[in-house]
Amino acid sequence: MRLRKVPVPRPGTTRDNGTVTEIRTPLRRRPAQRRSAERVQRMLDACAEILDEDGYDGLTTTRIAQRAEVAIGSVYQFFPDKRAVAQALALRNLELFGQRVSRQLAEGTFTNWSDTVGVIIDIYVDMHRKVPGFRVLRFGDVADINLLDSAADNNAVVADRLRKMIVDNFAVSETPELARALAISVEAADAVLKMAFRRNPDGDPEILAEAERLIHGYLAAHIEET
Amino acid sequence: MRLRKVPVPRPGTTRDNGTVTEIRTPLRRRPAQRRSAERVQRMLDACAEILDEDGYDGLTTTRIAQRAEVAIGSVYQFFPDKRAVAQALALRNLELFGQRVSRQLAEGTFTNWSDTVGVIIDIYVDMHRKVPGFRVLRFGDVADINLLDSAADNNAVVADRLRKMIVDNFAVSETPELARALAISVEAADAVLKMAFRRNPDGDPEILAEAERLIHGYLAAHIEET
DNA sequence: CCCAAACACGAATATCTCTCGGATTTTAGG
DNA sequence: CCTAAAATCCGAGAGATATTCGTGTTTGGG
Repeated sequence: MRLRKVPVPRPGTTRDNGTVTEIRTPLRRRPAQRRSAERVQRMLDACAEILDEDGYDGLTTTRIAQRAEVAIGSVYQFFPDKRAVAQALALRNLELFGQRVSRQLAEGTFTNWSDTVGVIIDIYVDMHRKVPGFRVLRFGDVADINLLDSAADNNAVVADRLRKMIVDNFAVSETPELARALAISVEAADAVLKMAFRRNPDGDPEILAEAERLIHGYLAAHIEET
Repeated sequence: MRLRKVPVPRPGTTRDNGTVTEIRTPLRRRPAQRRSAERVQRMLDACAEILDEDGYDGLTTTRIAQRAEVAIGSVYQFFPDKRAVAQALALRNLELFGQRVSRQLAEGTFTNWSDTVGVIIDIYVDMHRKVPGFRVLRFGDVADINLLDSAADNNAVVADRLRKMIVDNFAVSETPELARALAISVEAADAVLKMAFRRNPDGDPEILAEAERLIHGYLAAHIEET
């Protein structure tokens, strides 16, 4: 791969006063016709399957194209490079995660924020087990160090969304400290849960339990009910 | 890269009853002559420099060879593939980390384990700032998802060493729970510290402080003085 | 129905990684 | 000091991929 191209502003990228509001789009070009939109999804599906089958090692652009029944040129029609495909998949997963969490918080009858920790972790665990490509990519996880930066961003997005949801649903004061505590929690939880799944394909139960305890304990000292 | 080769047992690899005692060697062949040993170090130095300059994107085998003033063939004389070079560098850093921590624990006059948390984090932070390649690779960190597995292993090694040191130096009961708690702590701390450095080249002070609080609080509930 | 924009395609090109067999240098023995 | 074996070196080039680009199609608004 040649050295990074000039950072052309990508479509959809938006950011204001330090708070991430929009998820960055790793697409070179947003599909305008339904046909191509479906194709892009097929490519992501193919990417996820390959990732689950052979890991990042086995992921090649040719293979993605073949499995998606698309010409290699079509892949590059929408994605600037290979990493972008993986990243887009991570983003799709992130979107899904956000929706599930948001739904739970909406319909769930929680009396206080602390009950949500376990629920959110459960969703993450469930996705880890069932969503193709999730175990490998998580939210733009690691994969290729290229993805590192965006992994960070993605986690920031997760933290930010959670913050909004918590503030909306509970009587918690919205301070900078809250934002920071949540960002740290997401980062730490992601790492520990990751470990749980490394040790056991289904997620080592004891580590899963510890992850919740770790976050719960930490947040208890940082979130003040008003 | 072709699919992974047959896992020939590497020199130096040792493992007993689940406890990691020896660090795995990513070398294809251990240098026997001083001349080549120095060359291998040069390659690692080159790798670290390139990593710091251009990130993993800019790391190519050719470049490593050029900067180390070595023929490309010589690189492959000792390393099975590119990832192994990065991994070896991570290992060298890990070794350095272990030595520093061990020295501190030895000469330091700590009355209880909890004082060590900050010290260990300080060492990590210091290395992050000064050791070439550390900020990118940490202990075999991410880099390439290929390194992922070993990154996990490396963190396990860190956890294991810390456990021994703590048990040796303090009146703490050596239980499986201790081992698990430490493994989790290392994983979580690594992730949060990583984040601190992503946000600020020198490590965001507030996040650094939070990292210590997170780990300290967690361990306090898990380590019982006897 | 028409055409410009959006797509699809895949051979060709650009880059990398990693191999291999011959040339050199170092080490061990006498 | 001399020699053979072992350890290293070398770097052109084979093998794989990633990515580009010009040409031929398809779609959707007017």
